[in-house]
Amino acid sequence: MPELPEVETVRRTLAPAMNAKITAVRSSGKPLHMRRPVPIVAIREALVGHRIVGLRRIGKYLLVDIGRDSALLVHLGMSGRFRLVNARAEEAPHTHVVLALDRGRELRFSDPRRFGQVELVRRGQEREHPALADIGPDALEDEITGGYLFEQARRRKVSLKSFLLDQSVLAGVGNIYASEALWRAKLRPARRANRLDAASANTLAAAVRRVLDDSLTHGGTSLKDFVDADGNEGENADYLQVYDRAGEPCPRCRTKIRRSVIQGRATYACPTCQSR
DNA sequence: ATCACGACCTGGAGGC
DNA sequence: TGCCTCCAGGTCGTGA
Repeated sequence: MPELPEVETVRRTLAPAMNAKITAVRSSGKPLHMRRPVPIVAIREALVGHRIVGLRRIGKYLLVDIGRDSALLVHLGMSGRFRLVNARAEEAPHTHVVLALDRGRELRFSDPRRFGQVELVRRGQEREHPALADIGPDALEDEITGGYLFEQARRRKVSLKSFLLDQSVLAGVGNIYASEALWRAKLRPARRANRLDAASANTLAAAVRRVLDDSLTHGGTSLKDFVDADGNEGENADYLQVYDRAGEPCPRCRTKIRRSVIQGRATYACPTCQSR
């Protein structure tokens, strides 16, 4: 579900929760275990009575700044949802963590597959958390230039597809947008990163930015689970050029899009015009 | 150090 | 209808 555009869309749609006071914290009951245990007692002790003072994103992670020195670290995994709702709204299945807010609202985290993550970090020291320690520059930041990608790619033997998925190289690209960016740049997903030339690196940097910007404009991609904090789906699935479109004609050259598997992940590409 | 692969989970889709 | 297999937006630990 959630790559940079989806997480950023959630972040933006959470804006009405700014300055809200946390009045209670509750969980589904049994000891919570997602990718890591959720320290619900510590979360409650640190957050109740304090206000939401910031909403940040680091790669695919959300940080909800609360009170003077805490932040809630949230990752949506594959199927996670983070929603701002009326407290009287019916609770979705697999709702694991609920922050009750003032004015009758609640922030609810639900995640059927439990690949997500909810933890407490100390504000200012969030980078010490192992999940954030190795996250590279954000994929939408200006420092993601052709020169930067070229320099990073030079030292790696992995495929370009895997290279783009490496969050320590650039943060925010996931499986959908890796395929989309490589299509836009006319690059073969299986090509070794260290074979990338400087001109192609420029093209790739521009393609990554364009693909993510476009998706953000459309509110993200909802293939299955993704909704924003208000429960609305994103429209970007309608604009995907190759992802999940095996057998359909390439929008550029009409060759049939082919699905392959690279490092265990579905990869979509045009065998004709992605030849470099 | 780098890389490929399987594990972690639930639920939906499709085949028979 | 039911049961089976496969697949899914991510990340991490293991072993080569």
